[in-house]
Amino acid sequence: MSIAAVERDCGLAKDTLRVWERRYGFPQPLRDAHDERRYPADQVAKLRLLRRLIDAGYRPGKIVGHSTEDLSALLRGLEADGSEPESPAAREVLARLAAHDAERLRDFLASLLTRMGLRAFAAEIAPQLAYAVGAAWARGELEIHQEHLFTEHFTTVLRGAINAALAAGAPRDRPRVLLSTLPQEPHALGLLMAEAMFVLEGCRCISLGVQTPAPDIATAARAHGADILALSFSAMANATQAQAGLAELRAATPAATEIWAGGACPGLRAQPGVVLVKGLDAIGPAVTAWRLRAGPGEAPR
Amino acid sequence: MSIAAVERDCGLAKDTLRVWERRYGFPQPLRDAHDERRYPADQVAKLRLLRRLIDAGYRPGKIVGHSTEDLSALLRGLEADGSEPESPAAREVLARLAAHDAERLRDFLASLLTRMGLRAFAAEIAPQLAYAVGAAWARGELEIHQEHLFTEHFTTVLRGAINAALAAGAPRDRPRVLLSTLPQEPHALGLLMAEAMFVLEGCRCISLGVQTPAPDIATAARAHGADILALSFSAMANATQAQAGLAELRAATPAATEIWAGGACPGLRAQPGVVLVKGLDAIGPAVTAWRLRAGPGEAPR
DNA sequence: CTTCATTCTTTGTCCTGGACAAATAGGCCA
DNA sequence: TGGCCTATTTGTCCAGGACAAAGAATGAAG
Repeated sequence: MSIAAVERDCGLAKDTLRVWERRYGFPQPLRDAHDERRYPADQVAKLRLLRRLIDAGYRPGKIVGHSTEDLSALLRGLEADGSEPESPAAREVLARLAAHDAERLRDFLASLLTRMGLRAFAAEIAPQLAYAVGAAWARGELEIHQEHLFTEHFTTVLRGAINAALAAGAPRDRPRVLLSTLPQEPHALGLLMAEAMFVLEGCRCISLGVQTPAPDIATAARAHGADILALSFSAMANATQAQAGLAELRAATPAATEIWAGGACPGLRAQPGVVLVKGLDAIGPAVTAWRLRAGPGEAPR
Repeated sequence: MSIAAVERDCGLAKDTLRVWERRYGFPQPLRDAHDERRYPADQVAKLRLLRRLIDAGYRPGKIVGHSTEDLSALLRGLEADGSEPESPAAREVLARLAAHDAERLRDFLASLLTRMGLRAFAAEIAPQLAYAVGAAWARGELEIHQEHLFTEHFTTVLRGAINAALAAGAPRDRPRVLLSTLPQEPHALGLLMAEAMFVLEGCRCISLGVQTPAPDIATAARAHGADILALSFSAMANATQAQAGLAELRAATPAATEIWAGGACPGLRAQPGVVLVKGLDAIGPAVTAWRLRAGPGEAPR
């Protein structure tokens, strides 16, 4: 595997890979006929583990010497740690994925939605499922394509429900919520769950999808007269980059537009002019509070 | 703008930016207090144009010396060239986007779908719209966030229609079609249009979404017992990389599984064991032919 | 004992300038 | 026109040095 392939696969920059080799003696790729680095599969696997552990807060120098097994155990412990035991629904989903049973997976998700209603599904079940699938992938129990399949069906079901909710009752005019993620964040599930919650509160939602550059989000906010910018950060996001992106966005957007940040990203913090919305359940009260601030029938801007 | 930011924004690697500076004398970034490159906005704009022209087949050495205006004109000419004039539907969509009128955009797409039916919408209107929006963006008439908005609503409408079609009539058991794109291809629209066509033919579709690595697609094909792998390549894709990815996929997949490639990618060619499906209209006949080959009621494997 | 400010260490990214293979263009022959 | 060969262009890789920003450790003050 070439250095460029490893960069794509593990999300570690070429420069980083070279400097680790120099400093820590790992990785130690072979060289091909042209003296270029060739990374064996086992070293790539260890690099993937390292990447995940570093994202979880470990420091490279402390863990790079450990064996792949040790790192794997460490990660497993970490995953097992903060998490409640998997819910029956999550177990069911994982079983369907393991059986490659696409249709029954979809049916199961749809039946969950019908039984519980959109609010409970989006706020409680959906994060559980997303977390459980992510964790199973990290444990090596699922292949990437199984995660893709889950994402696809989950998106379809949730988006369908959002549309149905929209069709059922026209939203109020305010607040206008613009939803997106910054370029570093390709995961759409969190954004979709947030959109569901906003729609349930009767907000007027405009979603730009994932990975919109900060200046473009700012431009869009002005163009649509957005009251709130909602940004989603998944558990995989880098907190430092997230803060930097939020600061850039804050600087580029009129002060009257609020910026709300949320998601499973561990180190995500509030900062001046950026509200941290902790969990999907907090969206409802936050919208209510916004409406009170805005006053009866009148927007604050 | 730092070199890393330009890399993200223009899709030109840091190494490439440095080597252009050395060879062609462009770009010629300023240096900050720490002797690091700072790219002014006008140079970044020119780099963006260069990138698009190179993707269209021009060579860096030939065009790097031209002024931003010249390049812009060149690109405009290029876009205007191959294209029929925009259809009324496309003009309507662009007008809605220009007005930032998200809701009427959505309503318009939905009404188009209702009026024309899924088949005509997916096979004829959808590619026109996608092309027109991409071209308008290239001409600088749309911001990125407007393209995002279009993609979001278009996806929603088309996916909703696919679901409705699925609910209306259960698919036949064969062929089983696995849809995805390779990691270099982040565009989902083409994939979705193809899925619509396959569903209309009564195929059993399993979509993995975009950017699945070739080995994982192969694994998924085995797991789901896929008869056909359908890969989509947008106009932005690099033909050489696409061919390499298809070859890798072909090598990793049993010969009984057919690989079908399609999309707007200019240099896309058939290769041994890979069928080129030219245009969405060709999907229907291709499926019919597959069923004839498979024999009445019996799969060929 | 906690909280905040300071110093020390770790770590990722940037730099230069050289090298080379893969991709492409141009010339030639059938 | 189409296929082969050679020349040029062009992107990516390499080494090894530098440095600032993030994080840990230390110390001072409430």
